[in-house]
Amino acid sequence: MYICEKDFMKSSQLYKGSLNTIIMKLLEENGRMYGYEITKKVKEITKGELKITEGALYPALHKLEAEGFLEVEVEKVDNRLRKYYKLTESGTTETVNRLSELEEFIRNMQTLVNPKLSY
Amino acid sequence: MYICEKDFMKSSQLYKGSLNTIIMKLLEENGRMYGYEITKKVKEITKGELKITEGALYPALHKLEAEGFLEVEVEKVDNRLRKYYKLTESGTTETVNRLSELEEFIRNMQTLVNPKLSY
DNA sequence: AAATATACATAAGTTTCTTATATATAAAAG
DNA sequence: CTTTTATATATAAGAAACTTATGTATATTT
Repeated sequence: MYICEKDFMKSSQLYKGSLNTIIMKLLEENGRMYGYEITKKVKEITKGELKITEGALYPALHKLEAEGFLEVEVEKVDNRLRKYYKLTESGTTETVNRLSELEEFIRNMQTLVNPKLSY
Repeated sequence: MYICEKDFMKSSQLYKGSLNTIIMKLLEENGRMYGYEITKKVKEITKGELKITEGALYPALHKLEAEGFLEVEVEKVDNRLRKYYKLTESGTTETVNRLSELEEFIRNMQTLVNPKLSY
């Protein structure tokens, strides 16, 4: 007897490259967030359809910080470490750009995939 | 004096993973196409905003063929080689799946990025 | 006492691209 | 007539962005 739940689960995949945009948009909206909070928020908003893995999230946050788009404040809550991230000034500008690129991508994909509607 | 047109060009990027879906959708719609034709079609439909590079396209076609989703017919037109691709039966099924995953991705992204509209 | 939730992190490997290069024929431009 | 552009395919090297697995540590629930 096989128990293999994974076979019945949807991949719930992101298109690669969209993670940064998601992070930046959430920070734009919520002011500041910590990593674990971001994973919970995405899961909540998408009703469990998108799951951000830590292996993707933390390197992405570190890279965005290294690029100067995010700044971090470390706090201790309930004796546990939290790293709160927020957008820098250039991060806010970059967020606007990436969101419009995302919108363009979505428009293009809808034109390709659903030519009848032609948004 | 610098001539550096690339600096003024938009990245015209795809989110990684979307290329296969584009190929499969175009084949679903047009019956059969050859590689070069696909690059031209995408450029035309998106008014030059998306450009499929050969370095991405041909390996993608070969992989889809190896996975059994595409089959190929080689023809010689004007003394030049053409490889026409079309969806197999399992490729047609897979196309339906990938298109619904794309739609789900777009829905999720719109929920995340534009929570006020909540499609 | 063990499992789950919270909170971070990194290393190894895979997939999917970009960029560059290569071959070959036909047509257009200079 | 020679070079560039268009047509048509292909692959190799490297970069980017993930997945999967593992690790640490504390708090809460079972």
